[in-house]
Amino acid sequence: MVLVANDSSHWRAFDDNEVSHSVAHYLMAIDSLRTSNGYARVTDVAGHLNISRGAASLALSQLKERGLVKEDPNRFLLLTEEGERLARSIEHNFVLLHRFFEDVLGVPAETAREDACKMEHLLSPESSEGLLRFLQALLSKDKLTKALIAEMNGDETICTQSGRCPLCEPVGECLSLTPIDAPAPHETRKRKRSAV
Amino acid sequence: MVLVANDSSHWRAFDDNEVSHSVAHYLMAIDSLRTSNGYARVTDVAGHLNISRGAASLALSQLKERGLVKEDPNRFLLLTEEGERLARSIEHNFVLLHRFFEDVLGVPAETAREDACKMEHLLSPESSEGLLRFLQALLSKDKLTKALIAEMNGDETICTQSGRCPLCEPVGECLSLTPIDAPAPHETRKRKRSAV
DNA sequence: TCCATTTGTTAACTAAGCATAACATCTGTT
DNA sequence: AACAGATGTTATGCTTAGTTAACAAATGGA
Repeated sequence: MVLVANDSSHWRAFDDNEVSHSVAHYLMAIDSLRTSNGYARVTDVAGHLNISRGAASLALSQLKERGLVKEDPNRFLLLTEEGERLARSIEHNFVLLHRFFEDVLGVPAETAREDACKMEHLLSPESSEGLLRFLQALLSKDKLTKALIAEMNGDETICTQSGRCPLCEPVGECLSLTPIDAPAPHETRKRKRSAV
Repeated sequence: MVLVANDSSHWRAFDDNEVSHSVAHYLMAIDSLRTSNGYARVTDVAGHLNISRGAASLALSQLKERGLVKEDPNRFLLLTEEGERLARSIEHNFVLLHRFFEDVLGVPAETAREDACKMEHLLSPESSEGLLRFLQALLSKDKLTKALIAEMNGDETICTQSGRCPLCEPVGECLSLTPIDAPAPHETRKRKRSAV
């Protein structure tokens, strides 16, 4: 499998994302608490995320320094404009992913929710935009959608052992085969090494 | 936005994933190096991932303890059966996600690669299976696919300000609006607090 | 065989993110 | 006004995952 992008050193882009998974949830917690309760305090955020007040206090201080969170005159927590923008964008991505997994892929609701929760903060604006347009196009064509999803959930495997289908061919191997197929005996270059 | 699942404490499932992002790449590095070079050593993995030999050495020791990596009689690195299974599954997910983003959503290749790289290890088996079937069904219907993707890339916005489309209605708000819409004035409960 | 280089390991440090627990400071009731 | 309880902060420690730098050991050429 050569197409897979292991060969770069860009894999660490994962870490220098604009917001980490936990930051995403701090922001959404404030948004959610203010919507449901009208206000958000450190304790509320901690309770909402099921973490200690100490952890919440420290994290929220950093978010204030980063300019994503501030306090109102009564010292309740608020999102800044930037924080608000981020929170909304992540919530937006969550909805898109969740609906894609559940409604289109037919994944069980709880699993769809978990997957969406894990990926919501990682989706690029381009993919988010694409997914929105895709879902709109797909869901606006009722018959077409149903035909497609029915076919998908049918029993016929489109790609047989022959490995000839539009999905597999560009990859060079059949993606329908379970990921654990042949162990591929590699050539071992001889090199002297004592056993420890 | 009430449907968003902030209200649980399950959000930390992100951390106790079977494999972390970095573990995923250690496994794939070994797989990739053995395929291209025939062998993999600590130094090779470090070079491949662009990290220090020290970091690679420590991480690989832990992976040996976890039973995902072992050594051959000449002390070259190998994946165990379990490590192989995980690596293949992650590579599999990468291909599916990458093709979905690039070919279906029309996201630029490099962005599609980055997004797939960030999410490959987070996709549940259910979503992975669903995505496979979906791509197969979609790509097996050429005309249908083209119509759909053309529509998606067209200029018409399906959901107007009225907020009536099959995508937005169950959510209760229009997903086409930019995530930064109205700041939604929350009611602030009065509570005495001195200003510091 | 000797020795320089490469390779692998280990120690000490950083940073993010959590936990506990002690302490400080509000809040509101009596 | 005083005190109990709720709330916020700070100190210490853990884990993961990286860094440098020092050291140990294996490799292979002269």
